[in-house]
Amino acid sequence: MIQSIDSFSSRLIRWQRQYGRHDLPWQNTRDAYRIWLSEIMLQQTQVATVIPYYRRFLERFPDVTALAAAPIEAVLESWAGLGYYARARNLHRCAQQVVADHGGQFPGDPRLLAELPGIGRSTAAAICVFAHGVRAAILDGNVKRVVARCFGIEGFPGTGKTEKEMWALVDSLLPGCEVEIYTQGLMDLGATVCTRGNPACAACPLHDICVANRDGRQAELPSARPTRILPEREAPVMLLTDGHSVLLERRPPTGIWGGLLALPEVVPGSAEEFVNAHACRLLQTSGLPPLRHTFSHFRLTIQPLLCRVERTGRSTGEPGWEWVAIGEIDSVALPAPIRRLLLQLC
DNA sequence: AAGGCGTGGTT
DNA sequence: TAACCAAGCCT
Repeated sequence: MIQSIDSFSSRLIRWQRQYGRHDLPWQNTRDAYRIWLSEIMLQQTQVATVIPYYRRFLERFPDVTALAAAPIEAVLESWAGLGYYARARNLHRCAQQVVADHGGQFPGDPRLLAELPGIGRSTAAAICVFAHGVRAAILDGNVKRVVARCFGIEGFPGTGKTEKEMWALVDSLLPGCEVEIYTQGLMDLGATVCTRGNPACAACPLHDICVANRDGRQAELPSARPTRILPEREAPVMLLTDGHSVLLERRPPTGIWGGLLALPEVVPGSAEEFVNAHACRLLQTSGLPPLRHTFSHFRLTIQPLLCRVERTGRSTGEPGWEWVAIGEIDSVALPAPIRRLLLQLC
C-alpha cells in the first residue's frame, strides 16, 4: 500500500507532463478570478460545454469587480443554458463578498474560500492549487473514479461513508510538491484514460498498481448509483404573443430555473382570464405539440397553449412580467427547452 | 444524510 | 429509446 501511494503521484505527474491537457482556456494563468469562474462552471458540466460560456462570460465580466457590480439578471443572461442556476446566483453573491469582505482578492486559504457561496471543499482546493500552488486535495467525479478503481474502494461515492473514505485517501496521496501538475493530472487521467465506460487501461500510468485492472473490475468500480425512477410532471404553459413579442414571467429565485424568465404556467382552462389580466384581447388559441424535458430528478412534459392576442393597453409594468421581442430571445435568460421552443416560432 | 438542482453527450 | 452521468454544492 505504501509503495502504491508513493508511486501513485509520481506516475501521475510524469504522465501528465507528457499526455495531459495544457491549453484549456483557464490554464496558464494565476488569475484567481478566471480559475474560480472555470471551476464553478465545470461543476457537473463537461469541458466542451463550458468553453464557449466561459469565453463569453469573461468578455462581459472581465474581473470580480465588474461581476460584483452587475445586476443578477445580467449574470443569469450569460449563464442561461448551462444549467444548475444556483451556481450563477452563488457566483454573483461570492463576487460581492470577495469585493466587500476581501478587498477584491480571493482568499488563498482553502478553508476561507470554502466559506464563500458556491465553493465547497473540492472547488476551494482546486482554486488554491491552480491560483496559488497551495497543497490541497480535490475530490471530484474524475478523482472518485480513479481512486475507486486504483485502490478498490467499494460503495457508491455519493454516500457520506464512501466519500469520507475517499477524502482521507486523496489527502494521503497528495505529493509534497508539484501539486498543480499532480491535480491536473488526476482530472485529465479521469477524463481521457480512466473513463467511465471502456477505460484505456493499456495507456494508464497506474495500470500495474490498479486493483480494478488487476481484478478485471473496471465496470464494477466505482459502484453505481442506486437506480431511481424519475417522477413525471406536467406543466401547462401559456405562449402569449402579438406576433412581435412574447410574454414571459420571472421565476422565483429558488427552485427549478430559479431567477430565469420562462413561459408562465397556467391552470388549464383559464386562458381567457389570463389574457384579459394582461391587457390583451384573445384572437386565437391553438395547442402546440408537447415538449419533453428531462431534469436530473424528474421528467417534465411542457404543454404549450399558443394564444395569439392583440395588446389593448400598455402592460402594467408589474415586476416579474416582461414582453420580449422574438428577435431578443437570444439575449435573455431562458431555460434551454423554452429557448428552443421560442426559436422554432420564427 | 439524502435529495434538489440542468443540460447535453455517450452508450 | 432510455439510462447514465459529468471539474459538486446547498439544505
